Amino acid sequence: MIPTVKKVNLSTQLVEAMVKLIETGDWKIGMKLPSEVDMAVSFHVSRNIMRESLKVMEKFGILDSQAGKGTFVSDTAVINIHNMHFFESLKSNSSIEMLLETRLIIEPELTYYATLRCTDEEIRSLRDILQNDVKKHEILNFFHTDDFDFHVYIARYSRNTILSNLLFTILDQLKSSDYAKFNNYVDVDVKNESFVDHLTLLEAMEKRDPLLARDIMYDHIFSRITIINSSYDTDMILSRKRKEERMAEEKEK
Amino acid sequence: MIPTVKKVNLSTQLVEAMVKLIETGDWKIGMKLPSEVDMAVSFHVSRNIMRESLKVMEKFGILDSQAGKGTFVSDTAVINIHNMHFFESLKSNSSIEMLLETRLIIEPELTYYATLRCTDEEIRSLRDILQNDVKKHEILNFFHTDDFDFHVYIARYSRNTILSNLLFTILDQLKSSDYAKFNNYVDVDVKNESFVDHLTLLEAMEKRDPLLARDIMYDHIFSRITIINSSYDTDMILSRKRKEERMAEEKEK
DNA sequence: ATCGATTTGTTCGTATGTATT
DNA sequence: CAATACATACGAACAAATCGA
Repeated sequence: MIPTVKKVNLSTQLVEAMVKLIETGDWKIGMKLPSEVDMAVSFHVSRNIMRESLKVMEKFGILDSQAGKGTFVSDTAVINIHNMHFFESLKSNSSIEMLLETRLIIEPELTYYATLRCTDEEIRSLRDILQNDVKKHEILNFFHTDDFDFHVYIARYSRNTILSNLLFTILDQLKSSDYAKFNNYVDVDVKNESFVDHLTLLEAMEKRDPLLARDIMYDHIFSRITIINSSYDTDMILSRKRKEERMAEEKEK
Repeated sequence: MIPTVKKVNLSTQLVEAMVKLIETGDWKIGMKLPSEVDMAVSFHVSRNIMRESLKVMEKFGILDSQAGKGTFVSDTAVINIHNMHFFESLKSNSSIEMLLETRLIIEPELTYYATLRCTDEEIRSLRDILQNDVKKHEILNFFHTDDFDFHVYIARYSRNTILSNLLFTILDQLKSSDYAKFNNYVDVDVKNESFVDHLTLLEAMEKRDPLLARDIMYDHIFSRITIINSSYDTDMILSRKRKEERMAEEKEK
């Protein structure tokens, strides 16, 4: 195989240099930068290259250019630099295990809030989605990754846009990963199990029982993880034990 | 006040147009695009403008340009378009309530995993941070938002880079929001409370008790939320009740 | 209110390096 | 090796927006 070391453009080098200038405090929030031509001279590049990197910085919300006035360091520059780093870490270099673990962390809680906050109308829409999935399942061999709509909508109904958007990108990454291919080979029984989970989850939401809904979601995702990685549960034993205790308690009542 | 409607650049219009082309499927994954000159002609812009938008698309991992070969639609184009949308939603338009709620969802779980996975060395480093904070607290009037380091490191020790990076940007947004200013006016007793929380949390981690550590972190963040928004707990009553039940149980043993 | 200086927005022409055939 | 196609990079120029005298 050829190594093909990606040659870095001048503009990307410039972006990194400018980010560093802001991080070190040389360029302060709200500060007016020199004109494009002056900066091009001091960075030893042409004005076009300078502009290319400025446009990238602008798109990330780090700089702000206004015709006739000049270029300024955005008020949210530092925040958006961190957002940019976060974006880089999101850029498709997460393992499937980590993606699933992230789902395990956020989805049960999102389900909890969705059960508390969603309207009756929204619950009905979830039932529609589910019935549609069942139909598809009967006709053709349905993929696990195709029932993601159900999860996406629950997350959205939580009203927490940060995490529901995060979940959206995570499910998207799972869809185009080996995870999706893997799911084509799983047993029919396992697939049916998934549908049952969704149904009982919806029923818990209809009863407006947020804790129950959350736990069903937890088990639902957890079982998916153990299918992929059976050794994962070593970390989770305590958590599951705790849940079982709670279930036993409730039965006593 | 002046409305100052931000005039959209040609390059940003181009970016949006190209994103749409990929979303509609007109530009497919891996596809080779026409040359820069040809595209510039068909989009009715100059080459430099074309290049500016291509550079942005490249930075977001949607397109991939290689000298001599051409420009291609990245394999991860669709994923990164969703990442880009997520990025836009992160760009400092989240309410303080939502930021804190997100902390409440992810931090307890991250603490749980950190307690399971971090090394003894890392726990010692947490104690160092804490002792440093205590010293600062004694000398000068210490801000709540200055003890974020403790939270950041715990999140990092969870080994879940997706959520620890997310927390990093969230804390950063809180730091530069009204939340930080608000914290300057809180009572000294409340600030001391925060330190005690951190100490008991660290002790739980040293005992390698993930569930306890998680619950302490939950209460710690929850109390911060109620200071800001005392009506928030209406949603949370169930969750807290459940926790109290568990605590009562353990005392019986 | 006009003019002029400054700065970004946009275009064109040209040269160079790189990869494919 | 030569020819071709392409991205990379530079320089000069004009248009449009902004601000101050």
